[in-house]
Amino acid sequence: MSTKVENIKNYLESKNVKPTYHRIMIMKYLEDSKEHPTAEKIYEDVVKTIPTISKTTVYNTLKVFVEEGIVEELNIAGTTTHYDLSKQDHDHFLCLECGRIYDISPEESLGRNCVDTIEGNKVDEVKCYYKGICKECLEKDN
Amino acid sequence: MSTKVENIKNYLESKNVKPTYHRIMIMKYLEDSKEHPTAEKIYEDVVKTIPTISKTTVYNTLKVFVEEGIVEELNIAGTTTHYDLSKQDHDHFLCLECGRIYDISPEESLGRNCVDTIEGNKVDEVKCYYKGICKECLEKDN
DNA sequence: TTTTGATTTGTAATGAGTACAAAAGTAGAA
DNA sequence: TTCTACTTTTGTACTCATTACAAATCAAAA
Ligand SMILES: [Mn+2]
Ligand SMILES: [Mn+2]
Ligand SMILES: [Zn+2]
Ligand SMILES: [Zn+2]
Repeated sequence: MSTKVENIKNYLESKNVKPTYHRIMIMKYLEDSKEHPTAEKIYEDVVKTIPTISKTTVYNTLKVFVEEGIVEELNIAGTTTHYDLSKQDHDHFLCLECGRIYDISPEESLGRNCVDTIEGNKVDEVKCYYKGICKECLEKDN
Repeated sequence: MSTKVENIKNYLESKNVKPTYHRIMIMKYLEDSKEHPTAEKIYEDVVKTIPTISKTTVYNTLKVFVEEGIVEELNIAGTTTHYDLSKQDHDHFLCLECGRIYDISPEESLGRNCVDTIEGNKVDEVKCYYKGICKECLEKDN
């Protein structure tokens, strides 16, 4: 509710991003989303609330969010980029059957054994992606 | 040399891939390549040896290789897929300055703490990607 | 040689993402 | 308020990696 929008506003400001209506709505969408939506999916859903929004604005906004460390890009699927709020660091699992992307809890995440240097190279980010068949699909298949 | 081509031939046959001239040449290119080339790069170089080869054949061949587990796709760069022979499992490091992709030795690779199940999901593959500034660029920058 | 199936080729199409310039919005100065 | 400068948003055109598809070529067996 209104409190939430207020929170998002403050959060964006704290990250040096001017909290426009579009940006707030996209941020809100990401916070409510349990999934890891693509730009296309974000557009499809947000356009229901803001019928005049353009796809370019979605891309622009995501770009700003990524630059400010608010959002992180997932390239687990190969074809399309998925987006995730940069909260606690965690790995991701892609189900090759249903296509869903699951969060791996930080405790189980390999990427958490994060190094800042590997073989002489300075590491700024680590991404660990798992692929296979998810729990739900395994059960359904039996 | 000829021994090598003979080896590749046998290897492809052992993987149930008919060892055509094109496939052998692409395989040879991958074996000689220290880098992690894109389909485009492979085409550019292989077309020097086989002037009539088409880009589609490169894509087709890589697809077959991936299906048979001969080659692995790297989606570390976001935009383009890079290809790597599936030898010993290892992680990769992308330098954000020079764009090169480095191998991480298997011993240092996080992905080798490989699990076959994570949080109830069946894991078929794990990919760990590091991004940052490579050793060479770090030295050059000083 | 004929037949059959696999491979290769060229071209057209797809689809995610970007470039760019015009339009609209915002906020402060005068 | 009006003017001005700057930022954001929009629509459209474009790029570029990859795929679809059908025709041509090749290979190997009968
Ligand atoms: Mn996540
Ligand atoms: Mn490698
Ligand atoms: Zn699933
Ligand atoms: Zn470098």
